[in-house]
Amino acid sequence: MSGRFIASLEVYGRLSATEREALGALVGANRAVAAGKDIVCAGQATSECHLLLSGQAFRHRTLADGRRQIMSYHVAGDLIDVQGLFLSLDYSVGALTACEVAPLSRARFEDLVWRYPNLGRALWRYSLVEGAIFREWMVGMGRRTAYARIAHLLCELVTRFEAVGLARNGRYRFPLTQTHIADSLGLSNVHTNRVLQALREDGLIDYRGRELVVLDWQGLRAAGEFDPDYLHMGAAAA
Amino acid sequence: MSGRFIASLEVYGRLSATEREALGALVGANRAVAAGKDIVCAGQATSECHLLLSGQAFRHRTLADGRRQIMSYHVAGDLIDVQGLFLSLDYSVGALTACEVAPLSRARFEDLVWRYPNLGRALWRYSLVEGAIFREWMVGMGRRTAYARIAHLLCELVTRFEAVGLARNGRYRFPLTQTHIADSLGLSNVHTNRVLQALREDGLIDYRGRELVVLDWQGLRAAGEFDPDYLHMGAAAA
DNA sequence: CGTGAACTTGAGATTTCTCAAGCGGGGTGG
DNA sequence: CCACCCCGCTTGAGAAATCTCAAGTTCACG
Repeated sequence: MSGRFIASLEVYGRLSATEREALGALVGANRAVAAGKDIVCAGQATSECHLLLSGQAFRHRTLADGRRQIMSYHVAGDLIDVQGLFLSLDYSVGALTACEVAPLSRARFEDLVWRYPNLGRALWRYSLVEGAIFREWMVGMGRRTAYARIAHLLCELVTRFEAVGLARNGRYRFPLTQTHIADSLGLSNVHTNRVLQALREDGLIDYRGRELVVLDWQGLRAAGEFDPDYLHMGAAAA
Repeated sequence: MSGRFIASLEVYGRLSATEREALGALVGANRAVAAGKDIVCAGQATSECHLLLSGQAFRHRTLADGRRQIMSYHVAGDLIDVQGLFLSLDYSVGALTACEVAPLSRARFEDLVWRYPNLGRALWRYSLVEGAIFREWMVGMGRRTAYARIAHLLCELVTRFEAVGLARNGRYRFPLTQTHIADSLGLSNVHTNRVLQALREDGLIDYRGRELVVLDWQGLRAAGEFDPDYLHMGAAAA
C-alpha cells in the first residue's frame, strides 16, 4: 500500500499515528502500468497527482523530433507529479519497470496538508529536496564532463535506491538502458557507451547484464565529484 | 516594501486584505547588498529565508576550481532561498545589481502559511513553477544547441521581466555579463560571445552597452524553441 | 531459429573549448 | 585633468570533447 510513501515522508519529518492513518486512507483505486508505458502525460491538468506504489519511473520531456530529456528517477513512495495538483504538467512520467500507482485527488490531499501541519511540512521538505536534486543535475550538465556526469548519476541512483532497499552493497538491479543514461545527462548513446566502458576499464564499476555493481565506491565518488549532501537524506533532523 | 512580493504571489492565487496585511507585517530589518556580492552563501542552515525587495539576483554554485553554474534569476518580489527555512543551502545567491533584501524567520513564515491556506497555496504554486523552470533549463542544457539555449534564455528573461515592469517592448536594461549567460547555460564565455554575435547578425537581437533589445521576437522565439507555458504566468486561473 | 532491442565498434564531422592576445570604456589615484 | 588599470568584450587558431552515421554483435524472447 502506501506504507512506502509514509516511510519516505518520514525521512522528512516524524509523523504521528493519526497522520499516518490519514495518509493511508488517501489512496484510491490503484492502476497498473506496464514497463515502457507513460504513467501520466505532459499537458494534462488533472487536479490530481500520483503516488508510485511499486516499480521505478522517470520524468521526461520528449520533443517533437525525438530528442528526449530525462529529469528525475523515482521509486515506490515517491509522488511523481505533484505539479498536476495545481498546474498543467510540463513533463511525462514513464514506467521504467512495471509500476503500480495510486491517484490522489487534490481536494483530499489539500485537506490533509492543512489539517496536519507536520505532514505538510514533511511534504514541503520533500519538494525542496526535489528542487535540490534538479539543481545538482544542472551543475552536472553545465559544468561536468561526460565521465563525471555518468559517475555522478550512478552514485546518486545507488545512494537513493540503497536507502529504499533497491540496492545493497553497491549492487543494484539496474533497469535503465544506456539510452536512459544518455537522455538524463544530455549525451548521445554512442558516447555514453564509450564512457561506460572507460568506467569499467578504470575498475570503478561492473555493468553487465542488467545489474550494476560499484567496485570502487570512493573512486566513483571522486570521479563524479559526488557529495550526497544535496540529497538531504537526514533531512528530518534539520 | 513587500508590495512587490504580494503582487508576485497574487499571480499564483488571489489573496484577501487580511492575508496581504499579515504578509506585509512579516518583513523585518532590511539589508542592502552591493552588486557583485553574495546575499546568502551555500552551506548556511539559517532557519530563515530572504525576500528580494529590490534589484536583481541569481542563484549559483561555484566549485572549488572556479567553474560556476547559475541556476536562476530573480527580481523584486521573489523568495530567493526558501530552502533555507528547512535545509542547508546548496547554492549561493549573488546580487546582479544593488539589492535590498528582507529576512523572514521560519517561525513567522510557517505561522502564516498554516493560518492562511490561500497564502500557503499561492506559495506552493510559486515553488512548483520554480521547479518547472529548473526542468526547462535542464532540457536546454541537455538537448539544445548553444544558439537555441541563448535565444531561449533571453526569451525567458524578457518575458519574466516584462511581467514585473523591468522590460518593455522587448527592451531590457540588461545587467548580465556574457559570463553570466555562459555560466547559466554551461558554455564558455568565448563561445557565448560568438553565438551572441550570430544572434545579432541574424537580426534577432541588438545587444550593445548594457541594454538588450529584441528586434525579432518571433524569430528569437523560434530559434530558442521558446514556449512560455512552463512559466505558468496565468497560474492563478488554474 | 528468427527477430528486435540494446549494446558495441569504427571513422569522419561538428560543436565547443582552451589558450592567448588585443581592444575599449569607465573608474580611480595621482 | 590625465594616465593607468581592470573588467568585459572580441578575435584568432589549434585542440578536445562529443556527435552522427553506419554497420556489426549479442542476447532474450517468441
